[in-house]
Amino acid sequence: MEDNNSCNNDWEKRIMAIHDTMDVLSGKWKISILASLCYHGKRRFSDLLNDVKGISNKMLSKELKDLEINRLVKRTVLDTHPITVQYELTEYGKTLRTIIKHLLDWGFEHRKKIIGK
Amino acid sequence: MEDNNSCNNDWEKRIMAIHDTMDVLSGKWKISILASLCYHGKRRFSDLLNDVKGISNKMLSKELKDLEINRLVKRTVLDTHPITVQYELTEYGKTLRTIIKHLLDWGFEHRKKIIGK
DNA sequence: CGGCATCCTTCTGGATACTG
DNA sequence: CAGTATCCAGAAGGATGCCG
Repeated sequence: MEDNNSCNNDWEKRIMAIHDTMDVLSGKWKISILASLCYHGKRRFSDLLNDVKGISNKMLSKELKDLEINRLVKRTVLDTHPITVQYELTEYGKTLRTIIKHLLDWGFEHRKKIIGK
Repeated sequence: MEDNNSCNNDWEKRIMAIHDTMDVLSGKWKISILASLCYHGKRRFSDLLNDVKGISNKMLSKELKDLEINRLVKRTVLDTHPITVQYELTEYGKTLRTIIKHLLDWGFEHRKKIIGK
């Protein structure tokens, strides 16, 4: 047991890191929203409502708020008439692009494997 | 609208891919379980119960079953006394290692940013 | 040891209607 | 347009006990 301490500590840190990440990204829609902002750049509320198929305005609103709190997404109210609101990734949010890309790529391969089988 | 068709189709495929991935990986514990198997290799049920802090045996059982159905995890019953069961990543499951590593790395940086601030 | 069954509580999230 | 408010069903998930 003694000789495993460094190893166990290592795992402790890892599981904590995973947990931290999932705290921010968990939720049925967050990744999809981020993927849309990643792909489209600036995006309005109603655009996102279309991008992320199946999401309700309530959930979109809530998830965007979560993402904003975690500084992954920036919200800008435009002085148009009627009002429009623009969402985009923050610089910090953009650090998730690699992850999103990998999730995307894996999804492509997974679909090939499942459907193409 | 016409000139955007290829672009829209592209997005359709992307959002579908993301959705496919999240279908398999969503759930409060799946990533943590996979991370443990990724880090430790072969792992028994009770080991995982310790690795993934906070998980109940019921949820661990359920999540492992999901992962097994999706061919990400292999379950082996060992003929010991009393019985022990060993879980490990399948070859397919190992294709998720890159994603897990990135989630882990991001978690480290995120914690630095949040705590170290 | 590795689960499954049961009960019960909390959270998620959909539908609808309403507001500035 | 971009939300909020309310209501409600179902899923997630914890605690406990039982079983081979």
